[in-house]
Formats: sequence, C-alpha cells, structure tokens
Amino acid sequence: MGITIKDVAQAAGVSTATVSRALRGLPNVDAATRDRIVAQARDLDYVISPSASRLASGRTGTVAVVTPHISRWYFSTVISGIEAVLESAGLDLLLMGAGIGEAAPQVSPATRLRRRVDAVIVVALPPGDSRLAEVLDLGLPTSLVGTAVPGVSSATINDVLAGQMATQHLINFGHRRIGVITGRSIEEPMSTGRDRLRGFEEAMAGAGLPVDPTMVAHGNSTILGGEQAMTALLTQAQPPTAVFAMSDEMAFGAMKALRSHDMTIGRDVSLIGIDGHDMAEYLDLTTVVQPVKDLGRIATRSVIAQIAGGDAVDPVQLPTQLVVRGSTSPIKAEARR
Amino acid sequence: MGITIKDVAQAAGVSTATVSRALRGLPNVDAATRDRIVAQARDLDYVISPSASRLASGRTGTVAVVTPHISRWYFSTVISGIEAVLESAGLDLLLMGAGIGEAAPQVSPATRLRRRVDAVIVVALPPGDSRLAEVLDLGLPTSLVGTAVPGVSSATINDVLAGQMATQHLINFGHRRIGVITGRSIEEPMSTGRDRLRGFEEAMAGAGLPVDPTMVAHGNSTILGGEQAMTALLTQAQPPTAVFAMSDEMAFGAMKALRSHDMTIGRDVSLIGIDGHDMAEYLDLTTVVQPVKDLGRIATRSVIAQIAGGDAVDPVQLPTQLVVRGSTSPIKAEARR
DNA sequence: TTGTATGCGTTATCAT
DNA sequence: ATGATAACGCATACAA
Repeated sequence: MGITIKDVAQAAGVSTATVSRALRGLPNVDAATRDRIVAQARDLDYVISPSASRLASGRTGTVAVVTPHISRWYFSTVISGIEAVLESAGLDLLLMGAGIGEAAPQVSPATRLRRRVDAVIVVALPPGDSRLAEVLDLGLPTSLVGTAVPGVSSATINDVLAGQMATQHLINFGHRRIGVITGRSIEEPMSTGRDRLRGFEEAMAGAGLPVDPTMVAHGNSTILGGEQAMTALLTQAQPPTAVFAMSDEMAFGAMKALRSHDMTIGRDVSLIGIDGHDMAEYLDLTTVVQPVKDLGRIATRSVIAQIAGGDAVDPVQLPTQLVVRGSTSPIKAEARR
Repeated sequence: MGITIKDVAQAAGVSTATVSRALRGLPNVDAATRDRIVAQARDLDYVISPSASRLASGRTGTVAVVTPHISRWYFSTVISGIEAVLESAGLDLLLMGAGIGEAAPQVSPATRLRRRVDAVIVVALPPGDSRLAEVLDLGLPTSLVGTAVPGVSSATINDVLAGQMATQHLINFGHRRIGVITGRSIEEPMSTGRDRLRGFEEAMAGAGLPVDPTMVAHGNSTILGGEQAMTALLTQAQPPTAVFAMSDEMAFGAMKALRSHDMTIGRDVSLIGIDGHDMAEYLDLTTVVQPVKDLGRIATRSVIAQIAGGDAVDPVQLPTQLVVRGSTSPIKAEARR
C-alpha cells in the first residue's frame, strides 16, 4: 500500500538499482537521469522503507543513547546536544534508559542494543558499571560522555582540575575549614566524584590544609541530598566556613539548608558548585561551568566518525570555567582563627 | 556473521516458521518444542534482526516522541515518563526534536516519521502548529501531551482551571492588583497559555477585578524572560502586589528580578507559578502542581492501546494541585487601597 | 552509466 | 502442530 522503489523506477523508466543509486547520491549516475528520478520520487511522494534499507545494507542509521537519567539537568542537556548533531547527520536517536533500582529496565541495555544500532553513546555511567562493560563488549562504535575508559572514545571535563578550581577558589578567599558534598558514597568508585574529590584533596594539601573526615558529606547527586548533606555539615561541632558541592543541584539543596539555618549564603558560609546549571545564575551560585551540551555534541561527532570507518578517536577533554557569583566571598575576619 | 533464525531452526530440528512462532509466544506450538527452541536460541545467543522482522511484519516496534525542547524541565520530565512505559512495553523510543528557529530541523518531523514508527507522541506543540498538523495527517496512532486537539488522544491538565486556581489563590489573599507573566506573545494562539490566561481573566472577573493590560507581560517561557517580564511589571506606574507566572521557570526569573529590586518575595510581592518544578520547593515558590511525568505515561499507554487496535481514546485530563509556600501571603494592609 | 539478479532475515499464508 | 515458501523493499556484486 506504499510507493516502493519499483514504482519510482517504472515511472522514471529505469531500473530499481539506478533509483537506489540516484536517491542516495552515489556517483556514476547521469545528471539528467538523476534529476528525472528525483522528480518522479517527489511527485510520487516516495519514502524509502527504513526496514528494507536496513535489512539490505546491514546499517541501521540509528545511534543509541544510554543514560541512567533523562530528566535531570545534566543528562537532558547532554541529550539535547546529541540530538541536534544526530538530526543534522540524518541519524535516528534511540533513547534508552538505564536507571537503577525501581527504574531499572527489565532487560540490560546491552541486550536491548544488539542488532539495532550502528553506535552507542553512553552518558555518565561509572567506569566500573557492569552495564557499561556489557555495552562495550558489544564491539560497536561507542563514545562516552562524562566518563573515560582507556581505549574508548569519550568527551569529558578534567574532573580533578574542576575540583581543584572550586576548592582553590575557596582557599583563595581565605577559607581554611572547607566542607565537601559528594555525589555518592565514596566507596563506590564513580570516577567523576572520585576525581573531583581528588582535586579537592590536592588543593587542600597544596595549601597545607588538613582534610577533616567530618567535613565530607554525601549528597546523592540530588537537591534533597544536598540539603541533607549541608545540614549534616552545619551540625558538626566546628561547621565549615565554606563548602564545595560537587554538583550545582546539590548546591541548590545546600542553599536551602543554609537558609533554614538562618545563614546568609556567601557571607556566613561560602558555597561553590560544579556544572553551570541554568538556575545557578538565578540563585547567584558560584560554580565551575562545564560545557555539557558540547560534551554531547562531541561524543556524537565521534561516533559518527567511527561509523564512517574512522579509527579510535582520542578522548576529548573540554575546559571548565570558574564563574564567581555572590555565593562565595572572602572569609569574615571573626571566623578566622 | 550473525546467528539467524535458520541456525536456530536447524539446531532445534524444526522449520524457521516454528521457531518464529515459538519465540514470539504464539499459540499452536507444542510446549516441548517451544522449550527446545527457546533453549537452543539461548545457547546460540540468538538475537532477532529487527530490520528483517519489521520488513516482514510491517510493524516497527518504535514510537516517536516529537518535542520542541529536550532539556527544559517540563519536556525532559515528560520524556522520562514516556521512556519508562515504552521500555516496559518493549518498544523503541525514537527521540525527535522539533525546535524552532536555529534549532529547527532541516526536514519536517512528519517527513522524518514516515515509515519508521508505529505511533507518535507529540509534546506541547500548539494546536495551530503546522508541524503538528502534518504529523496528524500521517494518520498514525497519535497522542498529545499538554495540548488537546478534537478527535485526537491527549493527556493534559485543565489549563483554564490551573490559571483560575493560581489567580484565585492570590485574590483570596486580598490582592487586587495582580500581574501576569505569559509564556509567549498572546497573539500566537498557544492553547496552554491562552487557557491559563482565560482562567486568570475568569478569576479576576469573578472577583469583580479589572484586568489592566499593563499588568500583562510576556516571559517567553524562559527564566530570563520571566526576569524581564517581572522587571517590566515592577517599573509600571502602579506595580502589582501579586504576580501569576504561567510557569515555574518564569517565576524563578521573576524572583530574581524581585531580589534585584530589593523586594522580599511573598512580602512585598506575592508570586505564584504553575508546574511543580523540582526547584520550586527549594525556592519556596507557591505553585499549581501538574503531574508532568504522568502526562507522559498516560499518553504512552494511549498510543500502545491504539497500536493494539484500540479505538480513539478519550482525551485524559489530569488534576492539578495548589501547593502553597512562602512566595505568597496576604496583602499588606498598607498596600491595600 | 545502467540493468540483472541475488541476498538480507523474518513473517505470514497455505498446506499437510 | 509443523513445514514449505512466497512476500517484504531495498542494496549491491556482477554484467553489460
């Protein structure tokens, strides 16, 4: 019930092979012939059957995006970057959630990917994640966003440096008792969090400052977690005068906790995040901005290049930028000891 | 180079037809035979070829999500709801951006959909949008999120009621000079915005209050736009004592503007939004919460039902809920006139 | 440059 | 309950 390549061939008075070649822009097709075919295809309102084309060619024209979250700012921003590039490349975007716990898909992402995509972009799955390992085992062209794995293309920031920048900024303002709000339990080796923590430690060590274990709180990468973590820090015997939250969203939660404790952000306690979340500007949050959308774009270009036969692309590391706002300021004289 | 149905058939000592039936769980297959086939398929690590299956069956097993934005809160939240349901139904999610201006795809969504999906979910495209019309013309099972079109399945809230609730809440607090921040220029008939405005007007009329044209500002559905709109309202000869922002994100921008003018939110000016954005709680914003994720879920179930042969599903309207926080409070005595 | 013919891996129809 | 086989619509190696 649909127009097929056969109809177009008949209408244009050529074989289906020529139509196939002409419509795909392959060389070795007479200009006049091509024009005639294209015109007929348009007139007949012909649309190629992806299924047939895929079956015959072996290519799916589809790239999967595997992500543990969809609605969180970082992830949706990455996805939007990916989508834009795929669209202009004429590739389909297969969105695949890889949540955990109750949000976990019934069947593993890797299994769901087999035979249906030409490449995969994995967003922010920890290097040790078994689902990531399974995806890599597929042997498909792959690119990682936010995580780096040796031998695999990836687009990341320098998380160690980001952690350093954030911490150093607080140190430069004279803070010595600095708290950290981490994404998840440190036991779990999520590279991003670990790296940012390392940056924190290095900055502290560089300034000759001790890292007090009671100044490390877990924020679970959520706003709520950030609020709880900050509350925990504030109820310590010696609260911090400044706090480094490893993500803006956790920083937002921290701001709430500070307000709840009647503390003025940036005056009583300085606060810095990482991300460059849209809301950071409106909440006057100092943060280390990372080019999230670009991470998605670059990873996408990488898989496209790989599909085209390109070799293993080198990992790309994009720069971050410190944006100072009102949430951080020099330590008050009376708080110094 | 991949295991095909033929290999499984051979290994199980049956025909490919039987394998196909067995693996799809069709009736009229001997239990023992089925078990044998399933076991062989597992042992051989057989994975069906979607392309071949789709070509032969005519079904794509894919549902497209057409959305003008991906990273904005409302949209990414809807998408996450859609993804979860599609996943559990074993359907693929084809994500398709339908931005405007520079983000506009080179070829129209409708064209990109043809022959590649079994159904479409369109998110928040205005009823008059030509791209929406084209998608509907495809004749595919379709469901709309956030917009209602006669004869088409949809999941929405009652926007008129939402606008009323928000406005009435301000009126109940004694406010009489109430401003509105709309999503886009009112000339453009975006049903959501128009409906919410109508709700506003009805509430005002119901209280015998006039609607001052200078109290209507456009916020472009963005944080920045909300800030500018609020600034515009504040610089009027007679600023409002309360403002209804048609989305939480615009309300966030409005909050920034209020702070910039050294006004205390909820005391100097009351502010209410619509959405139930994650950040609303942390910014202490009163808002009319809508079940965004559920909208996505329900629309998805609708298209799944339609794919299964179900008839036109009735439009579903989900309830909203007023959540009062610190951004709204009774009008100050001295502001009353 | 163009045409012929085969294969891609399933599904579904019709027998048996 | 199972098998044989013709579509499904296109890509591509091979001829011409």
